[in-house]
Order: sequence, then structure tokens, then C-alpha cells
Amino acid sequence: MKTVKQADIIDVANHAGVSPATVSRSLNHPDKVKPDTRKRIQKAIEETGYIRNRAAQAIHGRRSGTVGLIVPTLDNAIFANLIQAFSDQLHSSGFTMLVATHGYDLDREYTLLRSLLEHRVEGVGLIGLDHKEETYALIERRGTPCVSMWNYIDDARIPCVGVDNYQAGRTIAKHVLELGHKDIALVFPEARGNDRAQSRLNGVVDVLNGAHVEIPKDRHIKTLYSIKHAREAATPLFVGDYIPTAIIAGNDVIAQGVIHAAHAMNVSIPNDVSVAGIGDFSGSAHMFPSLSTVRLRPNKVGQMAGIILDRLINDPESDASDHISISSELMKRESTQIFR
Amino acid sequence: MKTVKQADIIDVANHAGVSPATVSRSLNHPDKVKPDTRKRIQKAIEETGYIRNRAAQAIHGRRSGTVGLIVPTLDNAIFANLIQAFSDQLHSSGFTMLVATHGYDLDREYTLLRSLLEHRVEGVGLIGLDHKEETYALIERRGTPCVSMWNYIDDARIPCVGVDNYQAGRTIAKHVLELGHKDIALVFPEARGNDRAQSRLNGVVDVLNGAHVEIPKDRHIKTLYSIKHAREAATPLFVGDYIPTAIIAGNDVIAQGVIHAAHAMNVSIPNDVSVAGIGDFSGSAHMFPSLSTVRLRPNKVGQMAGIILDRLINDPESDASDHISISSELMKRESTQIFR
DNA sequence: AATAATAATGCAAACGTTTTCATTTTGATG
DNA sequence: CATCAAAATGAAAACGTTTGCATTATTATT
Repeated sequence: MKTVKQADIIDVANHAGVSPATVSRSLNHPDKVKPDTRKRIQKAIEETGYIRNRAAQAIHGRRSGTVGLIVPTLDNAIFANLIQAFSDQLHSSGFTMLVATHGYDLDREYTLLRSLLEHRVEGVGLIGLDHKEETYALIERRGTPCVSMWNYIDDARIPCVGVDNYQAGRTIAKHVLELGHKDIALVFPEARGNDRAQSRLNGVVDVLNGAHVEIPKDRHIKTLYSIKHAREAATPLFVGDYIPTAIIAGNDVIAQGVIHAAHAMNVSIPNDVSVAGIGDFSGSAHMFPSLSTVRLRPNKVGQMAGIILDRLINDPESDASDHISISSELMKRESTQIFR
Repeated sequence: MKTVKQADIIDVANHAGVSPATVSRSLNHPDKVKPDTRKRIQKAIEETGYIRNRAAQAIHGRRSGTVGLIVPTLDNAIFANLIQAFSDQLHSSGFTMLVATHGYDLDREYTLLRSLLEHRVEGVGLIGLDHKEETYALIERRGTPCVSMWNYIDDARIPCVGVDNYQAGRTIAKHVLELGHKDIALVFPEARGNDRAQSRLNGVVDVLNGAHVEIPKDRHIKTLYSIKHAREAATPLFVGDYIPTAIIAGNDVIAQGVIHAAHAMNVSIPNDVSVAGIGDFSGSAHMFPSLSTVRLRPNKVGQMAGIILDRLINDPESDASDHISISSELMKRESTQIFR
């Protein structure tokens, strides 16, 4: 590729026989230039192949037209919906999205935030509320509009719109209790450094303890976030006579792993054991048996977060301390049933 | 949020008692400034909370440090792996990724490309090879480094690294034929405007026709890309006596829908009907029955595309016409068996 | 100690736009 | 046709950096 000299605004101006100022105006305030010249300029733009340089605009305190999004990973169905909705919403407000992923490394998250700020993003979206002090400090110091997604917490330090994971945990635990189960096992991802998982777990445990149901240590399994891992991790639950009557999984993927483990051990779901997930991922409704779970509506979260961020950016006077909880709902399906 | 005056390089310079030029050098060519002053500058940067303005750098013909990625949608497991690997690879070369989605609308894709070029991305990644003439023309006119991902075609107009979807189609069709099946049905997404699906379909059909196996019209089902849709679309295949002995699905999601349809109609997989997919999505290995499919290795594609794009950007002399095919492999699992 | 070479720094121009202010053109009004 | 207001345009400064060149400080060499 040879680096061709790209047309700039001056080339266009010369080509159209006007001053650069007029070209600029024609682009940014079309009503301020005579329709006739505007047409001439338009023609010159096409003929020269001119494309505005946003860097040069941005330098004038003008808007960069970008927002940043920092997520742990893209490679995860959980976030896909969320990000897509967030992106769509902001795009409809004229923003382009800069995305960076940190792979659950909070140090890296901080570095990425700095990098996005170098690009002068007008706002940032973050996932969750578990961030380094430096990260919070940087956002506050610069006054960057910011919204946290996915997790909802009452007293969050930054505006957040999310699922109330704690509530979701409570919902599914109540469901299981109401079916009459007492011998309950938990299969959850490691909660440290993952506030979503922690909140769910808290919700579940609080409800169970409230009903005087204790979970012995060997019935609280920790697993990684994959079907395969969950399957392996859950298998010990199905050996011997001491089998729980219900299992609550930290999310639907894990629940699926649990169900596979049960099948492999010739344990019938839900006749022998009820299994419940959290999340209602695409597919959960179509599994066999279909999975009882809690619908979290990530696209609503993303969309709402986009709206909030847009408001924070364009109307800085607006109350910056929004905390929006997107309601979740129990999806009772085949994988849970009454304890006989 | 009140807009605080953010520190610029001059503030830092004053703070450190040096000239702006020295600050700039200290940042960009640290070896060119005395360790002592460098330390002083570093301190001033921290105290003022200075963050470089990349727009101002970019204006100097310096690099913007961004690459653009335009995808149909993020909300799709197919692309998740791919994008993540692409992003990781480029991040390790120091780029930040600008992402935009067009929702399978090629007009919008063109608009997005323009928008990314306004941001002076140093390169762009696209999905597939089906683009508007304007899109190709714009890329060529500006000489923007560009790589197309996911689909591999011999004579592609731009560098591409992808799965050979045609080959994948051939592979799975051969597998089914080798098992002895002759009564074969196809369940594919609409191929128009989707060159990946089209290539797969071509591969399948070519092999079948080569073996003189014809697919009657009513055994070539079209469906949308979702488990639910595929399930509904495939159901008619299982009514009556005239049931195929094998079904090839355009991808694993559709295959899963087909399997659900079969179960619902009391048709046993693979005893009554063999089902094969394409893609080997996460989960396909753990379904019941586990799905025979073709592994496409999207992460390899993303990674390789990142490498190519980096090379195209940093070494413009390099041959720009790379066409890399990532090999796929047959994953024989439980959902297909020999025709008795 | 004087000189030469080298390292460190500063000055000012440049990058591609936008915008303020001044100037010119246009059109309306008397 | 003269005058004035309004509309359209241009000239030049500004934005926050980087960099080539000039200058000054430092170190090595004799």
C-alpha cells in the first residue's frame, strides 16, 4: 500500500473555489452557507475523496463522538446481549464505541481506562462495581460521565444500571424452598473479584438461612465458568446415597453442566433432583429438560445504560447518581418440581 | 458534573519547570531526556493528573493507535470468539479497537466504515466478503489496511483470513455420505446476503450432487438463526412416513433446533435420524446427544487476522494480498451414525 | 585550561480543523 | 438609486501536541 496524500479541507476548498472556513461551515452548519456553494462544496468533497479528520475536530474541545466500553471479555454470552444493546442505543445518539477487554484483570482495567481517556472518550461504560480505587479516583477526578452495567447495588459509587443480582438470588432460592426442598446444594463460580456472583450467592444464602436451611461445606461447590468444568465439579454431588434434592447453580451455563453431570450419573432431572439456574440464557428455554431460572434481561440493562450515559454526557447538570434496577422474573420450567 | 479544566502539556511543563517540548520528549523518547528531569516530569504528570490527548498527536500524522472492526452483530456466539481473539491480538500490538455493528445492513456498513475512517483508524477488520461496491472502493481509494475475517475465498478482493466454509460444507457432507445416507435433508439459513452460509451450502450441495444425491425442494428448509426458529422450521421433516435418514444443518445452533424438533416428535437421534451441524460451538460437545459437526476454530481466525492487519499497518510494503485459510476438522460425535 | 564533541533543552513552526470577527455581497426598503 | 440590514464569506487565531533546528550545558580530550 502506497500512502497516497489524502485530501484535507484545504484541498476541498481550493477545488470548490472557496475558503476552508466555508467548507467547514458547510459541513457543520449547513444552514449558514448558500445552497449553491453548498452544492459546489459537496461535489468537491466527492471528487477529492475527502473524509473529515475527527482528531482535528476533537482538538477544538469539540466532541470526539466516542464512548468507551470496558468489559471483562467479549467471549461470553452473558455480555453479548448487554453490549449489543448498549452499542445500539449509543449509536442512535451518534456515538461510536471504543471497546477494550481486560480478561477479569482489574489492573489492566485501570490501564485501559487511561488509554480510553487518552482517546478523549466522552463517557465510559464499565461492567460491575468491583474496581480498583485508582479507577474510581481517575473517573471522579476527571469528572468523566460513567455508568456501570450489569450489577445493581443500592449505594454504588457511580451511576449504575443493572440487574439486582442479590434479588435474583433471593428469587430462585425462594422458588426452591417453596417447592419443599431442604437438601439443597450450591454450584457457584468463585465469588472473589466477581461481585455479580457474590451478590447472587448472598441472596441465595440469606433466603436459605432465613428458612433455617444450612448448606454444608461439601454441598457448596465452586467451579469455573464453563459447561465442562461445571459438569466435572458437580459430579461428586451425585455419588453415594447422600444426594441433594435440589441444586441451585450460579448461572445457566453452570446449571447445564450440572444437568449433564446428573444425566451421566443416571440421575433424573427433575424427578430425582431439581436444578435451577440464574440468567435465562438463550437456549435455556429449549434445553431438555427446560431450565427453571431467573430472567435477567441484559438487553434492557444495556439499553438503559446507554440512555443514562447519553444523558450524563449531554446534560451534565442532570443528577449523576442514578441507580437503576432492572427487574428480573422467575421462569418456572421443567427442571424443578415439588419435593415429594 | 462540572467540567474541570483538564491539565495539558503546558501545565505539566510549568509545573516541572521545563518546556513543553521536553515533556513531550520525555513521553515519546524517554532516552532523549536526562533521568533527573524525567523523574521531575513524571511527578508533575501525576500531580496535575495529566492524560495525553491522542487527538492532538494523531493530527501530526502520528498514529491514532486505533483499529476499526465492523461486525454484523455482537450478539452472536459465532463472532464472540473471533472478536475476542482479534481484539487480544491487536491489543498486544498496542492498538485499541473501535467496534461498530451494522445488523446485517450493508448500507449501514458503508456508513460505519466512513465514520471509522473519520476517526483515522489505522486499519479495519470486516466480516465476510459480501460488501457494497462503495465499501470496497473506499478502502481501495484510501489504501486503508484491511482484513476480512471468517470467510475464506480464493480470489477475494481484499486480504482475508477465514474458515473455508465451502470446505467445511464438503467435509460434513462427505461424512454423512460415508455413513451410507441417501435420504438427506438440509436446514440452512437464508443464503442471500450471507456469504458464509452460501459457501457452506455450496460445499454440501456439490458433494451430494457429485454422489448423485438430489435434495428435493421440500427437504431444503430455510430458517432464521435461532434454536426456536430452527425447531419450528424443521418439525415438518418429521411428520408422515417420508422421513429423511440424515439432516445437515447450516450451523450448530440450527442443528440443536433440529434435534429438539426431533425429540418433540418422538424421533430418536441418531437411531432414527442422524443430525450434523457446522461450527462446533461451545456446548455442542456436551449436548445430548453430542453433536457431530465441523470445528471451525474462530479464535485462530481472529488471532491470525490480527497478526495480518498489524503487518499490513506496520509494514506497508508487505504483500497485501494474503488469503489465509484456517483448516477445519470433522468432529465425529454421537448425533450421526451408520445408516442401517 | 582550552577545545571539541556530545547531550539536553528550548523555540517556533506545523498538523487539520473550527470559530470569532471583519469584510463583502446580496436583497430589501424608501 | 441610495441606504441599510441581513446573509455569506474570508482571514486569522486557536486547539494540544510533536519535531527540526538552534542554543546551552555537560563531559571528554588534549
